[in-house]
Amino acid sequence: MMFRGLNKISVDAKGRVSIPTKYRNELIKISKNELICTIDLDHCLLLYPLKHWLKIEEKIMKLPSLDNSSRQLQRLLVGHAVEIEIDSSSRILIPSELREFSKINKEAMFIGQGKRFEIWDYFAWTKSREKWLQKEKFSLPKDFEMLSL
Amino acid sequence: MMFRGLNKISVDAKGRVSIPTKYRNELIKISKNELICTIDLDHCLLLYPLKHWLKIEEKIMKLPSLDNSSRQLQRLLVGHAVEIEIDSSSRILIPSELREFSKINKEAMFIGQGKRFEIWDYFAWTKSREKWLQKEKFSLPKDFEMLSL
DNA sequence: GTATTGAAGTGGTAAAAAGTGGGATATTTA
DNA sequence: TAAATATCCCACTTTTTACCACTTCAATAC
Repeated sequence: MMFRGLNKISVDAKGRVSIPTKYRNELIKISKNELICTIDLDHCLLLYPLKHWLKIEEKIMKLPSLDNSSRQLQRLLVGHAVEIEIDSSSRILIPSELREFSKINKEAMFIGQGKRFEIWDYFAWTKSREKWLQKEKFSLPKDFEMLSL
Repeated sequence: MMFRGLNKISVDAKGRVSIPTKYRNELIKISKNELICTIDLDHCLLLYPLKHWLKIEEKIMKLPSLDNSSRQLQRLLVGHAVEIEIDSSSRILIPSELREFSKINKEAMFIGQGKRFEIWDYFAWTKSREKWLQKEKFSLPKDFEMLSL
């Protein structure tokens, strides 16, 4: 099962957002309502089913402790990871730390990305998308230059 | 069991910080309330269950004594390690030596990092994080460059 | 076209839990 | 023995969380 597509959603005063209906059942089923929310290097949030997150966490924590970049990645991704769950109104509460980090305030964008979701501040999303579309800036790793879409 | 996530905590006049609730039971259980606190190369503090620390200490002390870096690492990590425990109010007392070293004063950040925790001065943490997020600077070890999240 | 029903979205309140600070007692150190 | 530090315990404040209720929107039937 792969998640895809995007929905504009609103954030209430407590920092709660409701999961778009089309994902609810599937997400609760495959996650058993155990979700992990953490930050991304692009200042958005990532939402994983716990089970899938554990595999990623394991990889990250195996990186060598004396390497600077590794420690940074560990602190950013694992250091910000929080266990959350969907409440009786099908909402999740985004911890204030993560809301602050991602600048998510009133409006957000909820984006399916395969096995995970991304949650962006709505303004940051539109701004970033503009930038990505100036495609001169694309520079993929060598092996993927011939990627056929 | 892996620790993850971050909590802002306050340090009282006596140098005590309370362990965030979500970690308490697990931490006391796996550590039998025998903890080791020491310093990190990035000027934060590390908090280990004694049992796990012993393995690390052993590795460090096996490094060749005639190598400069090894001796330095030994003095820094093992030299600063202090045994501490959680009191009846679920707080730990951070020794003044370590508080001074890490510049921890009134506000601190308590961060889960797998089998250990890191404790940062709050200001130092936010400052460092900013720096890490300028991601052009990321350069992971070759083996991990294609890490897929 | 309108009314009715149900689901989804949104907001608020109150009880419980966690965080924080301070004082009193005990223990160590000089 | 006195001073300094550590430890325990209690109480207050803030935050969190679970639960409830109202509004809005959409679909269907009349």
